[in-house]
Amino acid sequence: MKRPSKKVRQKELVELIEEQPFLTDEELSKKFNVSIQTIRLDRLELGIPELRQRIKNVAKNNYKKLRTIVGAEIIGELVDLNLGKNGISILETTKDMAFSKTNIVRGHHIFSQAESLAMAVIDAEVALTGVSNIKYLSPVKAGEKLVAKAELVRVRGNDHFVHVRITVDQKQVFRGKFILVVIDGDGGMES
Amino acid sequence: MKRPSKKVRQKELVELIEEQPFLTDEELSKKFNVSIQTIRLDRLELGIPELRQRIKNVAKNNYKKLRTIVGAEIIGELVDLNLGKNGISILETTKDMAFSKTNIVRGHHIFSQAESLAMAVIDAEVALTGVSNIKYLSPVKAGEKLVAKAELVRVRGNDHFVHVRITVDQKQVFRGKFILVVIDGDGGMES
DNA sequence: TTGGCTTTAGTACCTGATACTAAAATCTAG
DNA sequence: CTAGATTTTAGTATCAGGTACTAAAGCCAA
Repeated sequence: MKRPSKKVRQKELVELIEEQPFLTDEELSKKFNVSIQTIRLDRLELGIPELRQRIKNVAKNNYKKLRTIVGAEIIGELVDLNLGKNGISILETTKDMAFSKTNIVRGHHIFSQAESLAMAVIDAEVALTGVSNIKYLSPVKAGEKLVAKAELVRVRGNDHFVHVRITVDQKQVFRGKFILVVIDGDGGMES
Repeated sequence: MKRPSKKVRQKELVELIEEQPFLTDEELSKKFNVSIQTIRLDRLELGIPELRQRIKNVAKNNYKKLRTIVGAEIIGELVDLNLGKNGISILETTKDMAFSKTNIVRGHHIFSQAESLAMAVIDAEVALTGVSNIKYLSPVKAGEKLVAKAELVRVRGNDHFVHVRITVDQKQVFRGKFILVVIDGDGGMES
């Protein structure tokens, strides 16, 4: 194997570690057919942390990401909220959320932002979506910032009617009408 | 600090590491006010791996989980598919997906299963949800197994009408009507 | 050939462990 | 109270996967 230049090797090193962060210096040195010291020097120059640190980063980032994706009270970031009236949330879309071919964000991410915001607006401990009528008006590309605005328009008993509009750069991409049902622990009215 | 019995300590050790998997033996020994060796013996008895292994586990598990949650083609497991006709997927719900107070699964997880299955049924490279009309008929508790059945009922140009029903133990908990729009790369009809 | 960049080599040291031996401390039953 | 068992502490050797540092080659080009 002929060895390519330092620049080429370092570029490939960055990419390789990006893809497979669990490789030791020793394994890397074999892949590039250079000594361990060379790999260490490269990492030093490129600011790539050691294996254990990389593993720790993967662990912590994904841990955090998982919390905010599956466990979060609300999908996106809540930037304004008037309980019982309206609310605004912002979601930064990423490549992960999109079809790799077209880079178009999967619909359920948009829905999730809308529904969770709608729930946040309701002035009650726990709400549950009963019905929703939604329309995606225009595809969203990964990287675009979704701004969701929710408004409580009507309350009938335990049913709460919430409208949500999502825009990207002022352009509307989604609208949804949700009927949220508040679950009464007591089984009756309060106050 | 008075030291409790071995059994109590070991029980608490298991719980602590479950909650905070990033603690070294040394930190653990301080928390329990025993020597490092005691912690090591405890870990050995309890089959708890060392810190680095634990970190690696967290990294790998969450990495995998993230892929299957945010990056997955389909939410849940596809168990049957007749392209252009119908399909079935199964989603095992977990506590993560639910409100901690009530243990009721957040609606968007159910929606995501339905929508992604609906898309899978369409016989096209990329589909995009245009409209959907959905209803949650009954709350789903964490741990319940959701069985989704999707059926393509009509095609009109690029619009595909898909109905999805989700059941738990034969009982219907969700129904949704989706209009999926197939994106034409060519901009025209094919064949 | 000389200077400069790149690569290799080697040593000392670090952390967070394992594996093992031995002794001290504590508890418990007779 | 005391012997025996259990539990805990202590210490040493070893390991992986590094850091930090020094020194020496190897190579390329003017």
